[in-house]
Amino acid sequence: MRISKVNKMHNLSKNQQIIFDLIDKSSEPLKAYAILFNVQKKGIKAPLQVYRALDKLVEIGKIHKIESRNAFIACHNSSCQVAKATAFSICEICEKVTEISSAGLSKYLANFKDKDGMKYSKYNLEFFGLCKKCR
Amino acid sequence: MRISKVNKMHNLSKNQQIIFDLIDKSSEPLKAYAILFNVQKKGIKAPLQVYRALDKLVEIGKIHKIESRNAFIACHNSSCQVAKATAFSICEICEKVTEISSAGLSKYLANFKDKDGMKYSKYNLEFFGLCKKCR
DNA sequence: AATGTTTTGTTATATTATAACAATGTGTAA
DNA sequence: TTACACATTGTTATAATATAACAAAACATT
Ligand SMILES: [Zn+2]
Ligand SMILES: [Zn+2]
Ligand SMILES: [Zn+2]
Ligand SMILES: [Zn+2]
Repeated sequence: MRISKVNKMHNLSKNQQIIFDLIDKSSEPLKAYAILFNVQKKGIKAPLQVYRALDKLVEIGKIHKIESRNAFIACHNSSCQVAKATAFSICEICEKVTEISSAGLSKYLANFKDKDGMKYSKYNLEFFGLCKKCR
Repeated sequence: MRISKVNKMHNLSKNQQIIFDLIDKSSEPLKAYAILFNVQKKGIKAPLQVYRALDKLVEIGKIHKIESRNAFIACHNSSCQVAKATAFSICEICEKVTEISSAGLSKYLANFKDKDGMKYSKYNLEFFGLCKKCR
């Protein structure tokens, strides 16, 4: 059991690192083919290479998919085990997306029970409205 | 001058009615091209005809889009003005989807404020887990 | 009947995502 | 070290999802 194992969850492969860096630097969610276009100069030529990296990055929680937009954003809740419990606000005018980090909200949702008493530890919540600037 | 006037908000056009009926009868969310296949015998031949009807049905709240699945389900909260505030549970094994109707949840989310004090009247929440049968 | 609006029909195309297969690299343990 | 299991890469092709653009018909209101 060595460092590699400990940090396995943050040990990115070459393509994963390239694509994560791009998403992480971006001020807005990026779509797969926009990513592809941007990383072609780095030798990533095919959609599948992008999608594979995206899948992995989502799986390990480094990025999230904004489902309503088919776009990807870097996780900014580095503390949380949040590949599985995400919440975002989305501006319907400028499309600005912000990851919501609210202990109250995540607690409420993690404890929410449906009619059958079922609890769900995994969820995705997307709020829509107008951001400060667009209001 | 017929039924049309009274039920304006639920007065569907021919294609809208055909497609709504299909979705409403279905026990599972339907994808656009599955819908297309099913209504070709009724004269709806092109994807755009399906997507236009779907857009309208979503807009008026008769159906909802399950964003993580690119599929459509009939609204079963006939009481609520809920085109804009939806919550679902999704079984990750059998893909059963159920619309959640919880006064507590919708109240909590409608009143939720982000860090900037911003409230959002529109949201979509998707819970993931295993349904009763699959547990 | 005149009008503006919504809905429809149609062809073409754009966007998003996966299948299938071969090759290479990486971590682990005998 | 060597061998094995496994993850990652490269590549071509194709599937699945969604919209653009334009013309015609249906519908609602006056
Ligand atoms: Zn996050
Ligand atoms: Zn905005
Ligand atoms: Zn509903
Ligand atoms: Zn199930």
